Amino acid sequence: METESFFSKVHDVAKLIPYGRVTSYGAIARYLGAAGSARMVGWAMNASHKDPDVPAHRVVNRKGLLTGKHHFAGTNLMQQLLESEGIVVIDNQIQDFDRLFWDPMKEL
DNA sequence: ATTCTGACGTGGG
DNA sequence: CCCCACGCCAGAA
Repeated sequence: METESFFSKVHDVAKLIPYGRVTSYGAIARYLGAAGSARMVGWAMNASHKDPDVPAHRVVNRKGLLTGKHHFAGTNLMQQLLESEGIVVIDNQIQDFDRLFWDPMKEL
């Protein structure tokens, strides 16, 4: 709904990310029709702190790199959360990223 | 109103 | 695969 801000839309899609899966900012941006504005997605995730239901740790950049781990409370909190879901993360890089990748446009 | 920043993506080399 | 430069647009100061 257009009544909700861009943030709410991003949060909504993020909440739809299945357990043990990850997606990229660009994928969400494209799903929202904001292709190319992937930055806005990342910025929106920043506001996701107000919404604990938003699994921001499941959203990484297109390389599968935990670029936003620095924004989490701990230094490696993001990695721990992902590993907790069965995702293997080495040096901020998600292993088998292409296999774990979840595309909202494709899946929804 | 203007300016800057930002958890990115893409294209070219 | 890596590196560099540009675009993108919403929000905060």
